[in-house]
Amino acid sequence: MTEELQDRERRWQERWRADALGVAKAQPGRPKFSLVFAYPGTSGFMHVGHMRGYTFADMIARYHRMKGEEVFFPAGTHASGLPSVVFSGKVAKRDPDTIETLRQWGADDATLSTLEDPTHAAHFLAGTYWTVWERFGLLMDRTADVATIDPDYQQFIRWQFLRLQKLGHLVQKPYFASVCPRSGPVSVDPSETDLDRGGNAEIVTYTALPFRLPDGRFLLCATLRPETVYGVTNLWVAPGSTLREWTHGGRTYLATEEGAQKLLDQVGGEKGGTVAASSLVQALAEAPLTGEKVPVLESRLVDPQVGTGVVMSVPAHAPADWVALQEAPPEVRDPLLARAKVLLELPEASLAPSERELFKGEGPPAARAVRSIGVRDLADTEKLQEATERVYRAEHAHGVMTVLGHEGEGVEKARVRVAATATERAGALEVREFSEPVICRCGEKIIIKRVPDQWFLAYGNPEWKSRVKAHLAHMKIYPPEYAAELPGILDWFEDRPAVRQGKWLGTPFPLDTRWIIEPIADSTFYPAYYVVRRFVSSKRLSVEQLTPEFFDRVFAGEGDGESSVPTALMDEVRRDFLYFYPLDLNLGGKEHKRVHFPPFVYNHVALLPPDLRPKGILVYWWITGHKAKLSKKDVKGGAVPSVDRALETWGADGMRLYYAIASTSSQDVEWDEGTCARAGDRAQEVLRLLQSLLVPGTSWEIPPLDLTSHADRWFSSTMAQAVLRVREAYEANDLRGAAETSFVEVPAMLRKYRARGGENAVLLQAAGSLWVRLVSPITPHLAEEAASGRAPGLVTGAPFPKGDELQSFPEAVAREEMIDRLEEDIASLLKAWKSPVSDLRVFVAAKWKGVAESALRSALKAGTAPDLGSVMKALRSIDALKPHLGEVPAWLKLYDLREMAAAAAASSTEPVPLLSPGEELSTWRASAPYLSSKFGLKGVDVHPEEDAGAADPKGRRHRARPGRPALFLTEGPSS
RNA sequence: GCUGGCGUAGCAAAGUUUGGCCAAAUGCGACGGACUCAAGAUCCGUUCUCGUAGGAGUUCCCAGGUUCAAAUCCUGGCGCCAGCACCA
Repeated sequence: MTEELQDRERRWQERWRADALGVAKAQPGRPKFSLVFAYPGTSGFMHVGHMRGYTFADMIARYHRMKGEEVFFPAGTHASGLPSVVFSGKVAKRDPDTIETLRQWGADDATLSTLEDPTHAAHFLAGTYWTVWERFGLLMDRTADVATIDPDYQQFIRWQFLRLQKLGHLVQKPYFASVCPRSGPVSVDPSETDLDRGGNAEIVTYTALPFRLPDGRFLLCATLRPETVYGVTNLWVAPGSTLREWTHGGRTYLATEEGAQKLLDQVGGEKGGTVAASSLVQALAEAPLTGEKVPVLESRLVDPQVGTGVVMSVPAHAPADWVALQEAPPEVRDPLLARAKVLLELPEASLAPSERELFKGEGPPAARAVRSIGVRDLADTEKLQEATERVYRAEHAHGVMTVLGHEGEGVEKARVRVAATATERAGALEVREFSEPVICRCGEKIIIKRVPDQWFLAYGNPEWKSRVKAHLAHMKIYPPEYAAELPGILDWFEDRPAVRQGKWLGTPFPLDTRWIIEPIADSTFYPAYYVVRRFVSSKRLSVEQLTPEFFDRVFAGEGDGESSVPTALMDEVRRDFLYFYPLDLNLGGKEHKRVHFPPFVYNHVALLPPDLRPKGILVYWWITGHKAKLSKKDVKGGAVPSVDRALETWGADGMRLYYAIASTSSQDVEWDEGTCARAGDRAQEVLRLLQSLLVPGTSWEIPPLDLTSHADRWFSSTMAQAVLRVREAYEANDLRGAAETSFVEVPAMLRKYRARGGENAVLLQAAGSLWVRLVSPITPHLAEEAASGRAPGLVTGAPFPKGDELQSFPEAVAREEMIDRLEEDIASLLKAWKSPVSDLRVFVAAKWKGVAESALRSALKAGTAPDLGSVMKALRSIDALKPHLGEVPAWLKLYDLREMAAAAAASSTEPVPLLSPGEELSTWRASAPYLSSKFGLKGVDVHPEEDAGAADPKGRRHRARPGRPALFLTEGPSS
């Protein structure tokens, strides 16, 4: 698209800013609407996918603004945590991609060097976000803009945590954190901002079982299946490996070097001397719980890195142990195999067919699986892996224990019980490990470390949780599927670490400043802070004045407040807060369903009384690349356009319409340039149409119109309905519905009106006045452009139509439906008719049929079952029908009585009002020219059924029903 | 694995909560036509199959079931997507 389009959009954006339309003012007595979107983290540059949710928020805000509400729509940026640190690191390394994009944003060398500082980088990125938002036409209150690393925001967070502590929502307990030995705590997640690889790793918990050696030391075996301790035949160590002593709680244990290190990190204790694993071979170790003595053997099966590097062998249930034993010499193997105990049953009925196949044959489960999968030896790792996983899964899901003391118990339950018993009686320990290696960006291997005094937000606290659940019932949550899902999410919600130690941005924890508040925890109650921030940015409050006492007074209405702030000012801030709160809507992407939204509600519930708690949440889904989340690579690779190119090509309005119309907000939409281009074209078409409707002097007030023609009355009615539908859609945050009605249906109605010969200039102008306001929330620039110079003031500030501006004429709607039905009938006939058709004769139902149909309807309504006998009886009793009783049975066959009865019972609304035969006749006569031109007929003539003079060789006229005339086609060359 | 979501015509997407006016809206694409020097612009029409009378047949992932009636409710299966913990 052209430069002109961009200039035009920019011009309107400047105009809105100049008029401060986005800046909210507390106006007691006037309804308000406060909304936020989950502020973006300052991690990089925005792409077209991000903008979907933000424009949704803007569309909703604009609708409410036009409804006459005082809209508070602030935004900030989330700079806490590692993203900005990583970003500035890329700048420091002069990462080519990053530098290139920064150059496009106009960064010179001097700016680049300042961006090596994470704080500067965060603010710089925030600036680019605002630029993009404004270029997309978002109308927000920038006077409230704040970054989470700003000193005033940090004052606010300090207060929040002191308050949470006072309310008893913070607890201290041990925690196992993922830590890089060099860089400090890191987050292990697939986005891998901190990591080189291993982002998908999960933490698995092993039970470490101590086996007593004759010398009093313990060999520590790590296992994921502690319940199989009852079937241990031997222990495995890696050939040639070295074991390290580790002492803890007065005992000396042996594990590999890596294993001992894990124990040190996670449990404590001390490391001691080394022992060659080979020196233990053939030693007998005493198993915990059972007291059985089992030999230590070497096998290449063991990886010294995994677990404790010592493995217990359960050949009956572990395919790897079974295979490993086969490799041992017969004199070692056979006695051990003889001791391999089967510990559980797999009831045939509970197994899936594939599992039955797996366990076919004889012998212990592990042996069967090895056989049916065809594992050759320990080197056959792929198949061995498969066998292990499948046995593990099947036994976990279906296994029933047969071991003494656990008979009949499910494996899942037995596992937990055995582990607990072993811990209690035999001193078993827990060892945590990643399911795959996790490597830090700095190259170090990430470890799991016990933090003994971690602070948590007590989200698992049942009392707090139940208050949150109770509040959810008062919220409007979109889409409803998420509302249904939320209670389940809360059930699963546990205490969350609230602070961390690391080199990232954030607020020092007020109770212990060695800690920094964790990034999710510092972004839960922030919508409240936007209110205060406006006073800070206008310099009416200083950072030093934002003391806990100040916030207690402003947010909780408690205490005298901060002594350095004038009471009147504090009252003003408090008044603003009470005006703009509660928050009406919080929008966020689907990734927030389990991350941001639950803590958001938790914190509001903790800090505010019921009437100030949030009223709504809207979750939106993403724009995706090829079935995957959009990434920077997609933008780089050209699979998705950059923000600049998108705006150049389709304009802000084109993009906004695309976002709204491409799919429901609660569904991912795969990026498709074609769809986007069509949205842009459609926007242009709507602009053209609007410009043709709106003439100078158009008013927002629609004067009463004198509408007499059918087309006018129909168009007026249908336009009024469209307004109502759009309103309803916006009220339900159904942006797609609103877009569809206002951008697809309304133009279609307009086309139809014009095709019907509609040309009432006053009506068209009124329709334009309404329509331009309907489209304004979605495509605001276009709306302004269309109304510019033709209507008073900005559309953005104009009142949103209510739906009562245009008069509705039910009979005109009914008549139009009647015509549509006739068109369908004619089309259907013509379709089946192969030879040329010249004329159409229309027979309007005889007068008595109208009487009869009314009677029929009421007869069906009164009785439930369509009983032909009683219907006839009712009809017979009507005087007007007496002369036609002979024709009644044939007429009655035209109706599907059963269907009519069901329809009448189901709908409370009156059936379409019947027109009198005279009215019907005139309707058809008036439509005749339209119909003949539409279907290319030479002539269309209309007769009453009673008109004996009209030729009707096939006797079609009897088919006529009120509102649905009989048709007779004449063969002949068409015109 | 656990939790949640989804599966509708060539494609996208309504409809499913509250079974029946559902051969299934709407948009795109395709095809035909009109207008044009020409169109990627606009307008009209067709787009599951059959039909010389306004209708019939077969469809809404698959297989069963409930019902007078199922895209819609129930059971089972298959397939796809997301989240799974400190990452906003």
